[in-house]
Amino acid sequence: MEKNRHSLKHIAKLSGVSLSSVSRALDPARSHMVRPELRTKILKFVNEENFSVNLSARRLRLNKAEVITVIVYLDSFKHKNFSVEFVSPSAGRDDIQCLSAAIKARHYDMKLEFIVPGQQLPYHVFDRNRTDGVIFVSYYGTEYVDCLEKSKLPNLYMSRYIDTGRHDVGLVGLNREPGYRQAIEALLKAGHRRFAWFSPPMQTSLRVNINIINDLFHEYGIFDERLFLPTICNYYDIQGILKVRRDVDAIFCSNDVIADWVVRELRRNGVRVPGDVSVIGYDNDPAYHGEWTNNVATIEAPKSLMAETAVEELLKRINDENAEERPHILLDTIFIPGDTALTQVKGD
Amino acid sequence: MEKNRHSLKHIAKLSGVSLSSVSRALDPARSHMVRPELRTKILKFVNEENFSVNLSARRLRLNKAEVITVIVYLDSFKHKNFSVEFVSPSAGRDDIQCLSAAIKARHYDMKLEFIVPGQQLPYHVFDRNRTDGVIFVSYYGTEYVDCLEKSKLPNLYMSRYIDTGRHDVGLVGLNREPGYRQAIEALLKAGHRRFAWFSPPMQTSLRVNINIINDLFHEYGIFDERLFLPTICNYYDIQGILKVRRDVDAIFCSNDVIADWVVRELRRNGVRVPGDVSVIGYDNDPAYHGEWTNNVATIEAPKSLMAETAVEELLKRINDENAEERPHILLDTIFIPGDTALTQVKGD
DNA sequence: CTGAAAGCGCTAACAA
DNA sequence: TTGTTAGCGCTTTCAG
Repeated sequence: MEKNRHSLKHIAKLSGVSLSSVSRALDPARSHMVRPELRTKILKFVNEENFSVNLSARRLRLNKAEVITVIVYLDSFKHKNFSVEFVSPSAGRDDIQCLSAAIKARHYDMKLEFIVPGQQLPYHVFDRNRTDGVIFVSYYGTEYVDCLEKSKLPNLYMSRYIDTGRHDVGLVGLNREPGYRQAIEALLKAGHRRFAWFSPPMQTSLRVNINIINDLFHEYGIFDERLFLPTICNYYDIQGILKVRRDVDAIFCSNDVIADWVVRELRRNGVRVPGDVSVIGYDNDPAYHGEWTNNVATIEAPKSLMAETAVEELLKRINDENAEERPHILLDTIFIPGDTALTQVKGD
Repeated sequence: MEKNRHSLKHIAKLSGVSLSSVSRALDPARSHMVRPELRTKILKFVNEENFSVNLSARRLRLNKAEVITVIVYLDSFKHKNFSVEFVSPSAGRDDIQCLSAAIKARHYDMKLEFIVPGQQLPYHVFDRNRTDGVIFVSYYGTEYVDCLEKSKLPNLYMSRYIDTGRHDVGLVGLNREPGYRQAIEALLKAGHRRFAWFSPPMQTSLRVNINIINDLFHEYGIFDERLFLPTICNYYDIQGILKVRRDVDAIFCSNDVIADWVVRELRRNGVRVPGDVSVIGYDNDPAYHGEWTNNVATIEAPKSLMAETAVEELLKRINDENAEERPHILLDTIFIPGDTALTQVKGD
């Protein structure tokens, strides 16, 4: 009795139809093949019995794992030039959460693998039998590309920081300029004149943001060498610099964590934010937005959209042999003024 | 041709044996049933062909999902009394990584679900068809317990902070006293006399640590009301307090992040750590240990062991109807002196 | 539009 | 110790 409770056969018996009708009724792609009234009746029993198809059976039959492997690079946080207080606690989980949601929405399972610096992934991770595709997150290495080519396993790199110029891999990345351009124009319009850049010394992942800001500052004629500071290694550097440099009215920071520190330090020094100085971060990090936060101005990286796009692109390649091998998709960033950037003309 | 490449049948044909022999040879639990020479021969082809069993088929046959669902509570980080700089970037991923490893070691898949504050998990998460058991991580709510009981889905709560007195749920937790006791005794022996406690105002998850320290400080006669400070809400509080209170020689902090801030601030003030003051954190957080870190003294919570224990206990219940319903396992913490606690008698 | 039936790859019961 | 075989639940083909 218990045995048959959860099978198409059982539902079929209850509804007085054949099991293939139940199968059809349950698959959105084939449900049109079944008479609406019949479908309604079947669904009634499906809900009553709390039935859902046996995934193992389905996957065996379809010869598909319905699994997307997400490979996350676990940065150690520990750097010579970058203190850990500049790493957001969201860092490790934001992308995973977005990908998890996107993958679930497509009825796939997410299989997580972690790349730890200096450690190799076992070969079986890329077994075609066990996964249909791979998404690398925040990883820039290519040591697995050969292996992926060999087993023809669709794959994709997704990252907020990856170099947009890379064409050696499939890529879902960010076009960071639009957000920065919007921000600069809004700030200029509101009367800002002395623009600063705060970031840790260049790492691969920051280089691009620094270059973009550098170019844009020059383009808009607001570059000032004394205010361009890719030298902020920790909170104490912020403390020190803000004590000395008071000739600033807009500070771009390489992420929201740093921006938040800057805001707090300025306010402790009696400087009004955004009244006297506007502070702009990067990432739209949930830890610094919403209640109990300073709600820093930021350049939004559309994380959910990135995850959805990555999954969608991967599925294209999974389901269609002829899909483009190496998609190269860049999503635009957007300026979000938050509560720490003045975008109205001062004095209005 | 390609079709049969990855099946027992194919390996069987290559090795000149029946497919059941291959099946047996590959299952550690049954491999003794096959002649060693035969097994060797079979394994040769298995490796050559890079074969691994089709999990869908296996799971269908065994009527098992071979999935453990890990439900992670996503704290929002944002509190009135607890600034985000006191949250480690390891927080969101440490447990997941340990559980992932433990689950993989048992040849199960990990399915991740996130509990977002104020949002309910869909019912199908607990479908017996799709998962064999559930581990809640850092979650204390019980709204799913009924649902789990109803579907007889084995489940367990695992957390470094959960109240050890809870017997309403299966539990893998921590016995935090041993580590603290070791630390206090070591520090006393090394000549420390003025002990302080730094933590944010009580949250559920901190209450236990505060109570333990409170009790132990009293037991050892080292409690000093002026130094017992569950009032540290952010870095600036640390800055302020360390400027005023210089009559301290050992500071216990509620986690390694706070301890690290204290160490840095003390050293900036010219106080030697551990020469003048010892600082002890909690968690053995990887972000504060090893190269490029202060390697703070800490009370180690054995995370890997916790994950392994949780998975093992859950599997006991999955595989044995008669296994204890609600295990109550507490693992001991251990004091790790690191580089910020003096455990040698001063002057030695 | 509906039903019957084949067969995906595997494990386990049974036979040899 | 090894081989044969039933059948897990599903999707899809084919026949009606």
